[in-house]
Amino acid sequence: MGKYDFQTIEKKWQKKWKENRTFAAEKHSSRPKYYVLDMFPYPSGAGLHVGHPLGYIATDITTRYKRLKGFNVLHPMGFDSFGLPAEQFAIKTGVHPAENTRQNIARYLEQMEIMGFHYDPDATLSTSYPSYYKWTQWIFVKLFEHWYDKAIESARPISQLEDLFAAHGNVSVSAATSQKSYFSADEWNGYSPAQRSSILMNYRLAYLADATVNWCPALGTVLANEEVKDGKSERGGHPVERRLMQQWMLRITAYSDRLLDSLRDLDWSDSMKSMQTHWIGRSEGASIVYKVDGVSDTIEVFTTRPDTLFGNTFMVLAPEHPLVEKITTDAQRGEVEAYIQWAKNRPEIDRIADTTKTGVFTGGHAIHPLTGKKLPIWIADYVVITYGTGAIMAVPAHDERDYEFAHKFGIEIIEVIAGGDISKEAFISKEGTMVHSDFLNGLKATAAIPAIIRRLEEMGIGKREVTYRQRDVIWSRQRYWGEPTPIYYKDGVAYALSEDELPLVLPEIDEYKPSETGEPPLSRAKDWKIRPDGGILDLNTMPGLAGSSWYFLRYPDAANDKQLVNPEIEKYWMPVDLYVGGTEHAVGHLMYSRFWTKFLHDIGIVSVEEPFKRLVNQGMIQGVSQLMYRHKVTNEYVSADLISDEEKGDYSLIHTDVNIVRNQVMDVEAYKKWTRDSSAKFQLNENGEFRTISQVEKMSKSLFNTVNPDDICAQYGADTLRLYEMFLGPIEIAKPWITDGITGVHSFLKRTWGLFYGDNDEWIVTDEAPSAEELKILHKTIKKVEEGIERFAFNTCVPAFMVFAKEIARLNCNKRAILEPFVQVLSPFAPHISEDLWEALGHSSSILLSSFPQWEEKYIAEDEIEYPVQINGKVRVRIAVSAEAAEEEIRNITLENEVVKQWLEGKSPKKIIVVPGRIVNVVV
RNA sequence: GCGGAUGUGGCGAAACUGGUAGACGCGCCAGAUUUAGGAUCUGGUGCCGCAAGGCGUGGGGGUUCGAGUCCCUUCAUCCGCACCA
Repeated sequence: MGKYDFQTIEKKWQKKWKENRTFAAEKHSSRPKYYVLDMFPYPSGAGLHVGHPLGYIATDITTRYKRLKGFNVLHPMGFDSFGLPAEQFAIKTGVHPAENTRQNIARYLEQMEIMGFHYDPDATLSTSYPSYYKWTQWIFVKLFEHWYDKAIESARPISQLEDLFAAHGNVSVSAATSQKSYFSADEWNGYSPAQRSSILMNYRLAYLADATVNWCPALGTVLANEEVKDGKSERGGHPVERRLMQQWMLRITAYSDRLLDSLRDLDWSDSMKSMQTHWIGRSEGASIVYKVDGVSDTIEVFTTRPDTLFGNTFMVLAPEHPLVEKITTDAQRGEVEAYIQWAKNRPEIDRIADTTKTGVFTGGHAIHPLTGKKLPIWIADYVVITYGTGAIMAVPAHDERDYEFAHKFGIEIIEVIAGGDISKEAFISKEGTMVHSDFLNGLKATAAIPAIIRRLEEMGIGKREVTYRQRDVIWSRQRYWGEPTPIYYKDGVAYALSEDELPLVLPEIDEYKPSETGEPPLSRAKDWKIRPDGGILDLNTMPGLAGSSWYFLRYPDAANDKQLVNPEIEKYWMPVDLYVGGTEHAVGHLMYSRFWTKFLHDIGIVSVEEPFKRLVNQGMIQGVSQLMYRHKVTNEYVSADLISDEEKGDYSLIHTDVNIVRNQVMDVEAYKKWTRDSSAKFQLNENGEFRTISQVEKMSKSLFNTVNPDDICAQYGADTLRLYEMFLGPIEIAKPWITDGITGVHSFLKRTWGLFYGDNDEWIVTDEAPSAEELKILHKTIKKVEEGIERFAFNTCVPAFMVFAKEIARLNCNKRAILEPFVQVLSPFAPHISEDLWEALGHSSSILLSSFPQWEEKYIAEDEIEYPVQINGKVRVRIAVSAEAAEEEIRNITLENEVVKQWLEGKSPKKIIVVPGRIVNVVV
């Protein structure tokens, strides 16, 4: 067989694609557009491993396929290049994060090119480039300069709000706001600039507020909830504590309803939609105001079950609730303070793991709004300050948590919905009739809810209320390597930088750590932080989420220095038609991207409400680690098969490099060379082998289980790697990387080469006319591949290619009419070999300028025979027989199948479709 | 606890709208070639059985002429959220 020299072929075509700018999209065109996007990577120092390209291969295939189908395709790539690792690397080594980032990006691009990924050369960006983050800052300024009007469900300029205040005060303004008190127009007009500024802060979509934050002392910064996992920082695993700090926040909660509503029409997976729905956590109920015995303050609670109000026997406040101090009696003060202290220092992990109820009585009482009864006020950490109002009306009879609490502390339990047995457990169902509930008695619980809300509203002590689990997001980080916040302060008032002052470029500083006094790193830039007008710049930077929340808007017009994006171009390209990336961004990146898109839509920058029409989540490719047993005392390594279960305790498991292990046998000499430790002792088994054990875990450099795509490409070629990754299984499924099967797809490519070049490396393609059988094979293949790509099931395409190659080889077919369309169909998957064969077939331009062949039904099912069958007017019968024996078979089937028999005897059948090799198909 | 998903050979997996279950690849078996190893080629390979035949898509039930696919129920695994009032 001729030689398939993938090394030469792949280099040749990669160079050509680059030189010819093959993947540049037309910015604007009369052709239909298709926008394909990968979640852009953070360029880490470790480079890409075989897990990363999975999604990139899928989008590259889609890009090439859609181009063959005649679309103007945009497929860009950029880098999410602000972030903690580069900064920590800088702290350790002194290398500027920008320099480190530049090197890593270059390495990523090189690796991508080797795998045959080529992106639009004009549509590229990095979030840490000033030309890009100018617009990230610009959006922040816009958020600062807008408020959210709930009456028209849209963002509006702050200047309009000031006009409203000057004319009417704030009572009639329906805004998403943290402003609690009301003022008249006269009052507003009398306020000082600083007073007005602090009121407006409560309305801005980007605002300053005291927030309980996740403070990570080790990193010296605040983290978003999404960046905290089980009470530790996601990056680095450092402990995180709660602290009250003044921070920039984004009022994403203004958009909660819209974020929820428009989720419905998106082509996303159910689990992704459900995660987002859950994250927003909308729940409907009522808010009720309670008077407190002896003090003028009131307690406001939120409940989803106002119907159970008559069963309310005590109140619970979160330990952090501001009223706790005021209502605590002297007798209880010591106990309350001790509890608060304990709850505060209790690690987050314990609080999550241990759900037994704890709490103490404050000594204070609230007044039941309907019965006037005195209700004891407790504090307990099962009530959290961050949800609702941080206070609840406890109804032990009909809430599991309140039930457990009341039981433990001996508090009265009153049944108000009949149907359960409250001596045993709380009855939480709404299927029941109201009892002991005054005017609600006899009603169904579901009917009692609107009834009691109406009563509370009449009395002016409660109203219908919707609460969300979602909270506003903290947008300040006390870091260096991020976008500086484009804000300055003068006389206690925060001002945004004007557009021509952007970008506010990161200053050079000599050390990247926070200052000795605990101020952010930017405080070290002494000249930078003081403006000519005496204003002082904000010293916080934005979180990593900032740059990634809008990058998809920038690609289509990435070089524009006048606008975020040209409106014409934006209108043509948005939304993204296909977005591919991992599930880890389910609630972070995707939520904020949707939020920013909606905001930019409100202010007229973006034409769409939703940025990502279709989302596909690729599963993570895991590594198969190899581990050795090392004796805890002697430090000798022992072959795994020599160790019994009882002995395992005497050994520790040590990771070794997967690249020196084959079939669970490690090359001991290679290990010594790798570790530069020739003195390591090994005990081999009787065959002279050293055996390891394997374990599936995350693919990571530190576990020595990474497989480098460059190595695979050097050994088998990029086309083989691409086909193999697609062949492994559905993109969405997580699976371990096993290189073993790769020879299968590699020999397919060799066989394909052989169809053109024969055994002696001589061109053997002929112009003979194809046979019916050959055409059938070809068209079946085209159909299968096309359907596979459309369904994003690339794993079903690869076998279709293999079957084609096998069957065509069996027929000794080397006819151009069959092979040429096949090369076109194969090209999205294995572009290098396809381009080369395309050229050898005599075409002077790239295969990407050709078209995707059309499959035709007549070739696929040409000997399908239809027999008219009349069956109750709506039944079709499909029978498995050869064309010749059709009538015979129908008779046989008739005998076997009662229903068919009746139909054939009773009425004349309407239609029977006979497909050779297929079975009876009856559709009723 | 709540929400989402997934269960098919020794393994990765096909079977899109109900219609010959296990395509394709790995592995394994046999043969050919090779000095050997590797590579390559041909044939076989769901399970039980010498065979005829029987059994098979986590378990149990149901709908249907027909169920991996639809419905109910149960178990197991994975992911997400988690005292959310």
